[in-house]
Amino acid sequence: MNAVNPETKKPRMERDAVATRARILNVATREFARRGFEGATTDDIADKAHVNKRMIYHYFGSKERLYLAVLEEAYATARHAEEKLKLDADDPVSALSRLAEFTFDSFARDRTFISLLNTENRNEAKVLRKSEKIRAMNSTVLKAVDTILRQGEARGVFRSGLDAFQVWVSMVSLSYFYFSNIHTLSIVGGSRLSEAEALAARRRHVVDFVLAGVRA
Amino acid sequence: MNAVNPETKKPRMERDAVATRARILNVATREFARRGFEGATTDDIADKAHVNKRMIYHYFGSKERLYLAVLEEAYATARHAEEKLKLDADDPVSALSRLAEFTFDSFARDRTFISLLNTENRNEAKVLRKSEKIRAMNSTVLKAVDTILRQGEARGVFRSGLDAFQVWVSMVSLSYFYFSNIHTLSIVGGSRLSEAEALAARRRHVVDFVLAGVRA
DNA sequence: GCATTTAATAACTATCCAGTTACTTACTTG
DNA sequence: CAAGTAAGTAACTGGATAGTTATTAAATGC
Repeated sequence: MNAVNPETKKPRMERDAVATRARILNVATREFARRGFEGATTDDIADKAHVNKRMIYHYFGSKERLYLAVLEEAYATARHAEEKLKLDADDPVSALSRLAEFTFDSFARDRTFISLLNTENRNEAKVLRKSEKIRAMNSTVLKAVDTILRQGEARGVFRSGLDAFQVWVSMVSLSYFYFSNIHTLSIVGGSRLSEAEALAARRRHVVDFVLAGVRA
Repeated sequence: MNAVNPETKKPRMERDAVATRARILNVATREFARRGFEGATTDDIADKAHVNKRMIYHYFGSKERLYLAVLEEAYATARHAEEKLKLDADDPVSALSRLAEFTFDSFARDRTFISLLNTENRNEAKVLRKSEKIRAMNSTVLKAVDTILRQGEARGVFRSGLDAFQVWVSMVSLSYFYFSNIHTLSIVGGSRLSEAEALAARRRHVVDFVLAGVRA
């Protein structure tokens, strides 16, 4: 028989707005990435965040606005990582290969951003389009690629006339597609592409292919 | 007051098993591609196919088995198109660029397959893995790429040691990623990537980049 | 130290949705 | 042509799911 415990009658109220909001956002990020917008449920998010479901509506207003907050945070995180990256200003070949490696490693470390982008594209980017925050975060990476390409062109190591947007899309796609489609590609390739050996082989190929694609 | 019309009392029963099944499958393909497995609903599919919902269960058994049938048909269609493609057996450069063009054009024409693959990957390919039919459809394209690479290598136009799987993944990724992420990329790029001009520019770049990536 | 605001809870509602039951009507075949 | 089977319908069920109502309790501020 338990002694009457007044703390269990009306149990813990943490009353920590910052922590509760953050816990919801973290769990929601994982759930939206795993199950997509339709697949994720507010009941599940509330349970896994150890929070009363009403709190989702208290802090975010609706499922869609919670999803928007998740997207905005994911974008901010990705941009922040990009900005921390220091590229060799004097060697376009090393700068471009470093950027390709960085892209591959970012996706290899965490596929959350890929999953969210795929969900958003299936939904025709209707939510992302609305976000002033994300539209304001204009990427510095496109300018960096342009600088690298012009420098390489001037030095005669890259071919001329390359478009920064096209090259950037190509560089990203070589890593993105591998991780985005890793399950179906593993079936076609007949082996587990998430194993260390396969990852290393793909990483080498991506860097190689990007450099070969732009060289003079 | 309407005259009593016996035809409208118990309305038309078409009783065409083949047509009804096909209508369900077509609508389901569209709905699963647009909304994903969770997003699509059997009620909606039934309505849009002008079919009683019970017929979905009559012909396919469950939502998941309907989805599997959709996947299997999409794979079969893709494989069939691949097999019809005739590549120049004597010119590896033209064969590879033709294959890159074909890949781009297939995705440009219809993004259904891309959407289904993305849905399936978000779901860890759990349904696709089960399909004996799809596992049996082993692709001829990997062998074709290998043949092209070895021929180009022997003639000194491609560099040596290239892996067919890696090159194939790269070639597909350059087109796939563009179409899969066309909505979010349009925001980054600041223009509508589905416009004819943008499509033509990407197509040129893809072919260019693939050839540059493998040349000696 | 009292009034207001903010954080938190439990229980509820209306709707949706996968799958089913019970039935009818047309086609096929012995 | 009668019996059995295949194709079709309407109405229902149980469980999930986004969002709400009503209420309580801790923090804040005057």
